[in-house]
Amino acid sequence: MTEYKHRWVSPNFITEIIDEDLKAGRYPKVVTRFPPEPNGYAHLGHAIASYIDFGIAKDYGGECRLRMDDTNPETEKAEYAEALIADMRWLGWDWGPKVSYASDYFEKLYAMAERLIQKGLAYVDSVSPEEMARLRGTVDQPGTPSPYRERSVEENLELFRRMRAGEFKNGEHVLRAKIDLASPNMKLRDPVLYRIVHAPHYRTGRKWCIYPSYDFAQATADALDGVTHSLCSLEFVDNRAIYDWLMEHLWEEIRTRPGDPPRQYEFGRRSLEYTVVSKRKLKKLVEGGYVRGWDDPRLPTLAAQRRRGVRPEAILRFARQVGISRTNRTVDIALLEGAIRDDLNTVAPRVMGVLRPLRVVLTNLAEPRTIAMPYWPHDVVAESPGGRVPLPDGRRVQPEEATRPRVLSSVVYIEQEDFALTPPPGFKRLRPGGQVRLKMAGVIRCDDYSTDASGAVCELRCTWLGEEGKAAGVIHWVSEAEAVPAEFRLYDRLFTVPHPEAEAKEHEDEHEAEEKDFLAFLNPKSLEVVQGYIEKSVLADPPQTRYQLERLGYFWQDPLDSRPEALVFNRIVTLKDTWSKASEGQDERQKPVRVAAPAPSLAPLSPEQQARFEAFQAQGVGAAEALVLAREPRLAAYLQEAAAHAPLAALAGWVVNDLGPAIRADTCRVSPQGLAALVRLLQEGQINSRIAKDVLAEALAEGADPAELVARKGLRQLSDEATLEALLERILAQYPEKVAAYRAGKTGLLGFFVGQAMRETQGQANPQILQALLTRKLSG
RNA sequence: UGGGGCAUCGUCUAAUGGCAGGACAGCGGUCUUUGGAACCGCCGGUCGUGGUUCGAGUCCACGUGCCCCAGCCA
Repeated sequence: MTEYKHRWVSPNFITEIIDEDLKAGRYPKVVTRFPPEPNGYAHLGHAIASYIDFGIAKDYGGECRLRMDDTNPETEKAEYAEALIADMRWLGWDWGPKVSYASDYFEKLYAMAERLIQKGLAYVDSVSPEEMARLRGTVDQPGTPSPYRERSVEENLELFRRMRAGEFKNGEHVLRAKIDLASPNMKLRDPVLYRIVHAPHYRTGRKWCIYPSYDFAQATADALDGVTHSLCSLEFVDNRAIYDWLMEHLWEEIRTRPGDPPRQYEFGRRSLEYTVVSKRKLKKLVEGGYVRGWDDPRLPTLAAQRRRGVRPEAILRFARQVGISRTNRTVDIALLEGAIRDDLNTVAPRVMGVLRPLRVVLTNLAEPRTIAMPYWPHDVVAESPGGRVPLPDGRRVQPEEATRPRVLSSVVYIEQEDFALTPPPGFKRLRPGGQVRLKMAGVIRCDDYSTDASGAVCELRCTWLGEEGKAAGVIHWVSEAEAVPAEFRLYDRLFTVPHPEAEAKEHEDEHEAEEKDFLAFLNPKSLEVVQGYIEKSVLADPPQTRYQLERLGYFWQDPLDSRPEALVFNRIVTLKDTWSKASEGQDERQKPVRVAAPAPSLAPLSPEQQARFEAFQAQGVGAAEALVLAREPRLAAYLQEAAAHAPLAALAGWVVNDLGPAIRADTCRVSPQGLAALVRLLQEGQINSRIAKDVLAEALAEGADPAELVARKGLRQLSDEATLEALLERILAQYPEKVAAYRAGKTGLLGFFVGQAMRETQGQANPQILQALLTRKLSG
């Protein structure tokens, strides 16, 4: 009985941790936060990150704060903060009564910095930036202490206060955490906590001339916001050590809620094919005039997507499908497009427009005909809740009332590509002498056509056959009597290649001189503007109505440029088009060619290692284990000790495979004697290897004696055939369809049956016997 | 190069050591007054090599590949 529970974010490595935390009572409730820096506009990457932060909070009935991470006055602006907030609101997130700002906490943060100084955990450094970089060392060279590292608490305090008072220029001093200059983690080499920046802040003005660094502000603001689970992207993994260090020293002073300090967890970033999101590149596109502004519908900014006509529901749907993992990924653009179509399919009324008009004269149509044309196709009507269906103005009516009048007059426009002089095979539209159906308006036959000076077809003369005629295809149309001219902006992917940045990098390496960058892969056809017609009914609708122009795609009026007397429509997304794909070449996705991996090259063994290797093998240890043991004296020593109480060959695998990591890390809490006792039980057949494995893992975690655990839990291998047979009978009877599938050839199910039996016996059944019994029963 | 992170269909994502599943894309079909939608089917994957185990995507070892860290950016 798996009850379906709606979740915003499907279970993942973070929710697993949250489940555990909640079970252990570490936090009263889940609080997350979404902390954008107001130095640019939100894009799809922000949307996905915010989805994780807000979605997880919703799933746990918790809260998610929206916090402006505004600690760098030189790059941040109120305009960005406002836009970010508007975008988050647009997505529908709820962050409670107020937005949180790191800058609101500056006073408290400053106090915390002083506390650190008082504890001797932070100092004012006064070397130049270049000198500091030099002293930090490199990835393989430890850093060296600055001459100012051992200043007294008093001196540090005084200097820091003078920093705040504005007595120094930019760069003269910084406040640093005193952690570890030799740490292999570069982030721990005395990270900067505060720096001097004489620049007005968009919120605090000139009140401050020192500003906290990311690491310091993030951790302390999380604590002040009552955050429990601080989620961020993977590049901050190394920074977690600073976060934990700060919590260790500051939590008790800064806490605003009961429970454990917050912890940071990282997830992989998501990028999108055929686009770029880095601020620098976006800026280059906008300022270089390659797009028409930050909200150019080809951009991945939320402002752009909104202007394009994408609904927040579609973005959310997309984010949900993209999911979360601990790997950076580039998502197939089809996923976004699919989410947009899915969202719009049931909400966009169908109307008709013609992008590239071809004039058609219906030679025999004496009188215009009026048609009540439905806004919705049969399937949307059928699935509509309550049997009612919306009008463009939002009113819900009976399906037969959801229509608007259309007129068919003697001159109509059809799409140029719906007529072909020499049609390709499979063409279901109009051709000379052929017939096609005008949707809801009868069949026409093409009797004649004229061409212009260039030889292009410019007019068709057709006979209207009404319902008498037959036609394979149905096309859309707009008649002259009801046609309103409109501009259509047809957007396509901004780049010609799915990974413009990676491509640019590759080319860079090949011919450095050319300095190719991502701009070289701009799609020249990413925007096509055409002048066509749309049926006049749209003039009566709310201007923000999203339509499906039948057979063309989803459109809406450009919110900035469209006016009733000069309509401008943006194409939000095309319809799926299996026809053009079939007739053109499809974009071939190549399977990556897997290069045969080179044979593993092992470091050669020293003579001593070689000797040990051979000695272990001689005692019956397998080659793979012997190799590990030969190289790692600690494991070998452990094994030797255990071998005093049980056969060495039987112990080797356990030492290497199960205890190896713990022994190496020096956290092994199972004694060699303890292991030996367990292995003896196994050898005597008292327990099976499954029990041994489970018990050993538990003993390792709890520091217990494994054999004692076996006794305490009363674990024993179950080898009695009659009992096991009865058990299997029951299981097989329970899954008749699986039995049938097995007999039909799905032999992988053997494992399933064994697994069921093992589960029912808490791992105590003898799997070898089970397997033998099963094979016999199932073949019979 | 020291440290850290990661690796499952073309793409994204699942699988207490026990049926490698779903979604998108693609292909084929049914249906359709949208070459749309819906429905059905097909195609297709555990980075490599060894090992442990009755059984490995999962555990162990050794490789390979990609990403992050040497800002007073975040």
